[in-house]
Amino acid sequence: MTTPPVTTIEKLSQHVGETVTLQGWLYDKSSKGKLHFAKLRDGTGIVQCVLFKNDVPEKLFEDVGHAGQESSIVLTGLVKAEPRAPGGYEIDVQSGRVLQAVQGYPITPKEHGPDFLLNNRHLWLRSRRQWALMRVRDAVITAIRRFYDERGFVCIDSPIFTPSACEGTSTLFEVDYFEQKAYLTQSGQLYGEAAAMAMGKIYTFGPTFRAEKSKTRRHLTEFWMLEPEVAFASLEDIMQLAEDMLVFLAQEVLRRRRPELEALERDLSKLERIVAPFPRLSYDEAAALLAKHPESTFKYGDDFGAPDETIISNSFDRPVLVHRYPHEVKSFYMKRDPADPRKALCVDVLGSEGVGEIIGGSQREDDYETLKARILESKLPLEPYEWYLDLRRYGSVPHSGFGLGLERTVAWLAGIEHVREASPFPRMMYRLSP
RNA sequence: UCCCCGGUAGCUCAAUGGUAGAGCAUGCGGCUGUUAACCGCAGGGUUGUAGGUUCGAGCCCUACCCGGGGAGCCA
Repeated sequence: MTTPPVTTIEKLSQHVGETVTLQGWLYDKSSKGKLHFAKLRDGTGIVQCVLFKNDVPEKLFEDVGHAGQESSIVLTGLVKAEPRAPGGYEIDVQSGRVLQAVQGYPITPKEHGPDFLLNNRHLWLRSRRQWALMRVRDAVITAIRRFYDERGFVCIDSPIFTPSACEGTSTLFEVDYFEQKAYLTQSGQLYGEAAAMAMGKIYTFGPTFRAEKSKTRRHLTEFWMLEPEVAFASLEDIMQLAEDMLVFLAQEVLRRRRPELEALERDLSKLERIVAPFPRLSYDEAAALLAKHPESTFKYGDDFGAPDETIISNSFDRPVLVHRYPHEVKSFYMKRDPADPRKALCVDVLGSEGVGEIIGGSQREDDYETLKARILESKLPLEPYEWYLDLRRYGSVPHSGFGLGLERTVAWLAGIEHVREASPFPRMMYRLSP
């Protein structure tokens, strides 16, 4: 007797009429006397398996009857197209084995609160919604790498241990580095600039850390950031790059993760609307928009607060690029606008549907004397930035780049409320485990 | 750091200052078409912690602990 081939649930449509073996976990079960309906999940999908008492070995029938949610199971049976079954396919089980019968799995089909679910994040990932989200996240990561690879960018990793602040603004996590102080990176940008001078077009993609005590649905203390940096690029060039990338990400997610988006009950029409061109507003234009809005408390000259960003992004049906902020509210390394020296050549991209800022970028100051003066004006020590100043001493060129927050982008594309669900094991102010 | 909300069974929640409850989950039994809750039975509690007020506190007061949402800051 030959063993029926092992396959996965996502490939069942290719096996209708054949006998196959599936390996997975019991997702849900409902028993009707001499009949068990066992929903099996295997990481690629969920399928209903039917066990008739008279058609399977007695031990298997009893074992499945005593198996609770998340019991590990191997089942062999006939693949049938079955309109009565959720998903359209069904397994008519002939044989199989319960590897481990589980009782008392903590996460039930009932509602749960965020504290409980996050304490059980290692198990929560098995839930349908989290499974769908992680697959959307994966598609976004893959699409990012493909986008840059196809455009000739080189992936250069920036260090996670850094000797000092990159921007000097946010709070950093301090670590003991062989009895020296070191910090976890909050941005790979300065290293990205060095790499761009070596390779032309580069991107860094890795974890970043912010020790700010933020407790909002938009913040994590550890998140993944993509940072392209392009030699000879102007602000307009990277605004175009950001727009092209976001359009591509939306299309890739729609193309590769449609069932997952449907499981998340995502309004697909909102994703289909993410096409070029995106609205582009100068800071002054955005300020004028806020001035006309009755609920805004915005004062000209300030940075936009979270409620301001929501008003701006809700005024459009796709991401908005806001550029040329007053330089006082932005970082020292941003180049000033020659057309208006009060402004910095920078851009923020606000995701649609009020998810806040998903991209922040700028053209970098490329003049040695100007940059040095800016560092000193910002009351930063010069010594740690000497290597960065070298980039302006030896073959300085105009260059630009931006940073994209992965979890915020996934939350935006997937249409979820909180960035914590966009991270497999989110790190927040009050949450370090599991 | 600041503002608001919460903490009662494994989970989600009830309970005028007067005997702590339900649903789900779990266990056992029944049912050949179930689709988040089929029918029956059963077990399950130091009401976040420490004080205080009261004849009597899950409920009122104080402090602390732990969460959640938001501000600031950012992606």
